[in-house]
Amino acid sequence: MELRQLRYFIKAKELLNFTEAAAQLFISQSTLSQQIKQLEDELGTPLFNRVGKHIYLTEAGDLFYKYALQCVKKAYDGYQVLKDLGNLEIGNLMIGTTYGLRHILSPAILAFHQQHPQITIDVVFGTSKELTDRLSKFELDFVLTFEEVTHNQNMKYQPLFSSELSLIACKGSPLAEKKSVALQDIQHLPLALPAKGFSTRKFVDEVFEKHHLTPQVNLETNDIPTLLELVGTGYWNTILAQTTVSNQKNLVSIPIRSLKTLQQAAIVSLHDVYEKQAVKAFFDVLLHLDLNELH
Amino acid sequence: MELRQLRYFIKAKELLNFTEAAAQLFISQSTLSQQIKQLEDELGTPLFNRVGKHIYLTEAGDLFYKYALQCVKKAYDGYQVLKDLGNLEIGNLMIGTTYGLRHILSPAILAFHQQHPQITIDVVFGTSKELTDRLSKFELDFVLTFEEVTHNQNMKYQPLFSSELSLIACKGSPLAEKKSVALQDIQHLPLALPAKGFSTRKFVDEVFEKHHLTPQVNLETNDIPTLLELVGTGYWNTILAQTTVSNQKNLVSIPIRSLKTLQQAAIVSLHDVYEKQAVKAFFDVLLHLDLNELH
DNA sequence: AGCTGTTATCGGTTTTATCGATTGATGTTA
DNA sequence: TAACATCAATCGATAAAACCGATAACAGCT
Repeated sequence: MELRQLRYFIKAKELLNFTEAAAQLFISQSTLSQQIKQLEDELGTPLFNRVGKHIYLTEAGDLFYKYALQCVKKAYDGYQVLKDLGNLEIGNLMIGTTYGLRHILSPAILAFHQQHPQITIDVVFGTSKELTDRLSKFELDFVLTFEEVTHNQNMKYQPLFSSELSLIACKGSPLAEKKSVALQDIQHLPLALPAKGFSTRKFVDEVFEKHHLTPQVNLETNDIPTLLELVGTGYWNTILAQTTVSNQKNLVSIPIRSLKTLQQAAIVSLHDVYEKQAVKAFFDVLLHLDLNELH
Repeated sequence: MELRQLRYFIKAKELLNFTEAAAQLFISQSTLSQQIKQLEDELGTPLFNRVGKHIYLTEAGDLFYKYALQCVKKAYDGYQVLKDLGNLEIGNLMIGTTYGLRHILSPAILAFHQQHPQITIDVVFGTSKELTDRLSKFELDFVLTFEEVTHNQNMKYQPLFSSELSLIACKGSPLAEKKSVALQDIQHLPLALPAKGFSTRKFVDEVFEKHHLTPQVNLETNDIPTLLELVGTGYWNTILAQTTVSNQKNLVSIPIRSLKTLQQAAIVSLHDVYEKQAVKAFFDVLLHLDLNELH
């Protein structure tokens, strides 16, 4: 068993297509096939079932994947530690964030970049679910989200701030003047909500569920800017964390009178994984941002 | 970077001698030297300092070791999972135990062997410190000890039973008739104690320390049977968990009147490591032993 | 039946891990 | 201090194995 073979296996598992995996690994399909076979021989059990054109994971393959991934990750962590030791000022950051937290991320990126201009940053937007899945595959360094994701033992949660769930309306609309609204008032409004998979959506559904109300969801989208644009037309309303629209001029957020509408924003990262210097430094920036200044 | 190289590095690090490490790895010294060099080149930093005949770890090597070890372990865990999947009834167990817990280990081994006769068992006796060190190097599956080892985040503690620290005396001796003794009475007795590194010894030292007393330690040994033999002569006494001598006919244990002499016996194992079926099964046996029956 | 997309296999090539022998450096001993 | 023993590094040669291209075998699709 060699790291090379584990890397091959991981890619093959993720694509479930040897030809494509081989291409991405820059080796021939023949080589990949042989190396997987060799690994299977050593483990004494097939990792893939070959049925016709397609392959799929065996139970053994499924079990083994986790260890293969962690093994490769440990090797990479070791490599990373030594890179960090030499020069703290190169490297890159892979940040996952939900749209609702971009207002805190932008100033953090700015501040971080001024301190560490050499470090490149990738920001990936997505739903909580998408992002935490990618986090588990070590494709991201950390994720910013409202922590309504199922609390996972392997993950570390660092709270940032909490935000009230609010009704978002266009400035011209009749609702805009209200100081607050009841959940009962909302249920008859035409709503445009974030798609399933967004933590906020899950949270909204749960709140309505708890009060035995069913909202009128006319529209769903996984693109929050689009959502806000739609609300800006005045035809729809939406429900988001109050902070999400704090810098939108044409929209207003109206507090909802209901229990437990407080969402906790947090940094989510993995336990038992080497934390790069750059990641530590970024956490530092995030946790020391003056949040009040932003709202 | 390949697992082969990490395995080579680990052995070299542990022996700090390329020639010997190569021999134990069944490769030539030349090969080892080259592979280490290749690894160092890839990591961009030396892992060893070569001064004259000797080598020692660089800071980078020290940092890297941890990851190399965990990486190799993850690969092995993956292998192990699949072996377990196929046939639950082969494999082996590496058990570390302090002498004080052998009375519980023997019946457990007996019971376990009757259920799983194919599984080979190695039992290693030693001090808590020796054993937990070996546990950290993945050389043991678990350790039985009085958990006075420093509580470590990476380790899991499953309590077994608690036992009073007692004065151990020969049956013929004048002390033998006493119902209990005070710590003050003990400080003038000639004592033979377990050597430093034994958790019980650490515990004893702490108890005396707390009461500002200094015991007369005439003799230390790291072999508990020898210790008991010496006590059997009547010239010395010792201090051990009461349960340690529960099946010694010529010795008696006398409770010590003092605060906090209760020691907790526990199974110590590592978090975040694959737990073999055999290990799970053994824990089951240990945790369901009728302890009262043994005392 | 013929086409396409897939994995397995075969034979040959290239890469590289390995070895034995040697060198050079450094403690140790007579 | 000279001879020796012990160690890691290096060199050239060899064996192992990773890799490739071509092809076969197979299954789904038209």
